[in-house]
Amino acid sequence: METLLGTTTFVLHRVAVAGRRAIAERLAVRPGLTLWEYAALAELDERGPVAQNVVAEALGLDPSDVVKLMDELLTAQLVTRDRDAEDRRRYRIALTAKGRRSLATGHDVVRKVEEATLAPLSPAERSTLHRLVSKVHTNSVAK
Amino acid sequence: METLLGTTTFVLHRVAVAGRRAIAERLAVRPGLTLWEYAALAELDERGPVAQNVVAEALGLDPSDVVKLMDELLTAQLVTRDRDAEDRRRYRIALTAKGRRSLATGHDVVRKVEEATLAPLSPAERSTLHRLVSKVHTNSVAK
DNA sequence: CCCATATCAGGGGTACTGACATGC
DNA sequence: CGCATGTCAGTAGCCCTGATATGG
Repeated sequence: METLLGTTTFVLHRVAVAGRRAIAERLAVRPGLTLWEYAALAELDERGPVAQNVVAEALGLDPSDVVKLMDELLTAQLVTRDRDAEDRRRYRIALTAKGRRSLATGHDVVRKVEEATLAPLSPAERSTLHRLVSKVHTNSVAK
Repeated sequence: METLLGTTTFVLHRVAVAGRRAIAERLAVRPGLTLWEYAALAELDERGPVAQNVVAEALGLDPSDVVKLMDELLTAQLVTRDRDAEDRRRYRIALTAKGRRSLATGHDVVRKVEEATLAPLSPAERSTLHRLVSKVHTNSVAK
């Protein structure tokens, strides 16, 4: 318990960094997306047209960075950006058809990398890992 | 499996970031260390006097950043730095008594934070989580 | 008028990249 | 000469503060 590899948080961090790098690396070549661009597209696909700050909250990003992120997605024509009629402070960011195609190929890439990194675990162990990590997540992020 | 929260790597990343922040925050106030300073001290304690290169590898840091890290630890008098007699390219970084004291209080802080973040898990679940993550780690880092 | 929210602009501290100097 | 260690400057991406505009 006194060693670094004995602390769960540290090992968790190392694994997360390795996974993040592997995914970002391959996302860059095939759908041509950064990691956060992909994540934002996925989030928009799940939630439908939403405001930028919702995306920021869901992804754990700073709202000010989501501004630049959306600028890039917009110029790449992966999303559309309209003012919300009900609350004109907000945008309504929506996926385009092109955005959905990029997202789909992104999903493929992520699935393969995830499969590769979780290879040493059995299917049962994988779902256990996901369940335990999710448990910690909902408790530590929802504060 | 198509959602972000369904991908283990993403949830892993979120949990790791939350844990890293919580630990870094409290380490800064009590032993007055940054996260990586603490990690480096722990690594030096485990392995004995080693080269900077080894620390970088163990911690997943870039060697160029370990340079600055060691400079800080040195001026804080937490480590000593001597050339390796066998291979004069290398340094031999060793903990001082002061460094060991800082490390000990650091360990206390980390243990408490870890306990808090893993609170939603039972003792059995915690060890399972640690085992599974370690399995992935040894396989993804050892390549 | 006052306060909160959503977006945006800029700067500071951090991590990675590439090049070099040195010793094996 | 090839390789490894340590070093440093430049670059890119993360995080925060303040400023603006709209809403309650």
